[in-house]
Amino acid sequence: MKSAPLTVTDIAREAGVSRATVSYVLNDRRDVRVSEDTRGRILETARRLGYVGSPAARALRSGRGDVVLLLLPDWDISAQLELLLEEIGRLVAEYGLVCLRYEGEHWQGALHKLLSRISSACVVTFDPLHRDDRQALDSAGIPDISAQLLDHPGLPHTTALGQDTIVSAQIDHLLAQGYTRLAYLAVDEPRGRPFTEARVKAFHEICAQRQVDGVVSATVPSSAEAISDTIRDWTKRSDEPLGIAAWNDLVGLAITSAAADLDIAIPRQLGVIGGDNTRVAAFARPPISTVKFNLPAEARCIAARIAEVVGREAQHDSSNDDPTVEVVPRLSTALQATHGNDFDERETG
Amino acid sequence: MKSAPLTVTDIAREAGVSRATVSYVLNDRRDVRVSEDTRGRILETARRLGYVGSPAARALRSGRGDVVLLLLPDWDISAQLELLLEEIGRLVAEYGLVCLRYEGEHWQGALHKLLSRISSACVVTFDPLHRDDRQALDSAGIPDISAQLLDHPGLPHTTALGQDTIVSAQIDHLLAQGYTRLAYLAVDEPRGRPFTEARVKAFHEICAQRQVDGVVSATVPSSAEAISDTIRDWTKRSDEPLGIAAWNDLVGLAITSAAADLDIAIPRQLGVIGGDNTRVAAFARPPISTVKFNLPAEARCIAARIAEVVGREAQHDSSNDDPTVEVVPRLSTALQATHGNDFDERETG
DNA sequence: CTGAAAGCGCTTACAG
DNA sequence: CTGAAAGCGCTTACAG
Repeated sequence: MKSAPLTVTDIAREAGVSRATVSYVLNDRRDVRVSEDTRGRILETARRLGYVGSPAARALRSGRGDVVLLLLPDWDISAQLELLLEEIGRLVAEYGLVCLRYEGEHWQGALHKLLSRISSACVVTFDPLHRDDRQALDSAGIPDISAQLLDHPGLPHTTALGQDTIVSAQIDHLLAQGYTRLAYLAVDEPRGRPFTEARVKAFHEICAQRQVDGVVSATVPSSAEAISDTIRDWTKRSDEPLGIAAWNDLVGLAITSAAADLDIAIPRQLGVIGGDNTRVAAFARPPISTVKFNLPAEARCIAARIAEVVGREAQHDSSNDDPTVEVVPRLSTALQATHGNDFDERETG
Repeated sequence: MKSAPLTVTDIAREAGVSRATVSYVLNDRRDVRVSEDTRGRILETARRLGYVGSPAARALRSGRGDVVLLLLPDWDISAQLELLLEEIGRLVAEYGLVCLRYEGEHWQGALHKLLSRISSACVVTFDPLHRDDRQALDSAGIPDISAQLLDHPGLPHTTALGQDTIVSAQIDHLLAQGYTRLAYLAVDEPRGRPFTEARVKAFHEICAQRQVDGVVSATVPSSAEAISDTIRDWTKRSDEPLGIAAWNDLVGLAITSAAADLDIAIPRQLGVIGGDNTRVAAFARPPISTVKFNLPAEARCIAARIAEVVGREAQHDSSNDDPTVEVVPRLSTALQATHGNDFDERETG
């Protein structure tokens, strides 16, 4: 037998109090005095009966939902971004909010459809907003916070972690290891294009600053063949060791595979550094150097802005003074190393 | 100047009709007759003013939300599962529903917190439900559909794709290629444990059915070292070629890396097949054979059950007659091949 | 075909 | 400290 869901009225009746009191207790409204005795009885009753409040009624009355809607970008979520999202979820849970992700069908330009289906406290975006979507948010009165890890023309990135930061870590590592010729290799995936473009651009700018000569870059189809062709082309130009910064660890893997096929020695003739600290880099042979981000700091920063926007006091220090990017050195760039002992090839955690 | 969000009343006034009519048109209620003229005027007005309906009011009144809440499992989402989820999202969008994902904080045992924060039409689970969570769903009157790709003791998998299906595809491929000794290698990740256990179990059962001798399996820490040790141990036992079914492509990569270090020839002495058709397998050297799933068929099946549960007519044929698992053969298992020509090493799409 | 009215389950000022 | 009452913005029977 299926009965209608319980309401505050049921709990109030069962506990022998008014609906208002039930609401105060269930929302932990500490500014309203309720005797410990009554409070306990209400909580016990709600638990015993299995009360689940109506989010719709709550949102309608209070004028705001409890969902933080993460509008995931069209580009592939790296393992690193995944960690960022999980951490944000953990932090905002302390404000009684729940993070939900929307992914898949490109919502761009049709955000109003989403907003009319789910009552959100705020929305987090990772890409610049379409004009219509901006308007939809304004009409619905839903605040948005933008977590752009990518510098768009005219739009500064809004978190501390820019594409240039990642690229410069790669470059500086390769230079420090003794590679004098540098290259950047990205793969052409429609979803990741804005990112790859930003990184290639940053690569050339930073190399210019560092006064590196013979700098090349390429954006090729995501196939082993195309990557192999590029490596062959780059390495036959000179005998000096070439250091390649790869778009991500997967491209790094493809580069080491191509080098093996072409009999190019890593790290002596070719150095490779990947981009997102996945286990692919650790499991490849040779193990591939990569870049690790400091996401907890980023997450705190974003969570603090969510708290601000929904009118809560941030509970964590959101000052962001830790280094945001760190190189994980491995054999693939150990040009000067004696014999690998300097490099920790094991992963912790 | 910030104005309050528009309501149906505003649209009704502006379009010169009643609120009821606005509601009928906006919900595309074809069972209620509204003149084309009026319909057009209302739609135009809503669009022009940028009306975004209140999901809370809608849900409260209609008694049901429009969100399909995907409760993602604690194990890592493979690239394949990602495709499944995207396809489900696409399909249910046709019923006016929107798929949202909850991930991160283990919600197990505290589902009532989620349910009291977001008004859902239904919930999709990938793991067996905790007792308290089952009760929370019942109390809230929210239907759930279970998409268990894993056979739990006493709980049959609810989609056509079982762990045993994947493992038997791996085994049959290795046997067909001429490997007579077989092994299964899984890594011990807390989040994936139920899956690895199910696969190891299936591996032994299916090998017994196929009357394969000298079958071994291991579940080792997820480190290059542990995997390498295991490979060394297994290969020194006999000279007959050993075929290894790997838990996933990443483990496949680690196995090929270990073989390179140990001077074990692939595919002659050692054959390797991965598990989830990622690009890691395509980019490794040698390229690694892997297994591909037929997710669109699974997605249709799940979407049809969602439609049923929320009282909509399924729009797509959900009969599931396509093969659900397919091996992608590559060099890593080409024991009998002359020279690679038989194997397509390029990825399409 | 259109409109007036009820009511979904909460939260929150306000009066005791 | 507690209770009666208003009202959030919709949808939907029902009466015209």
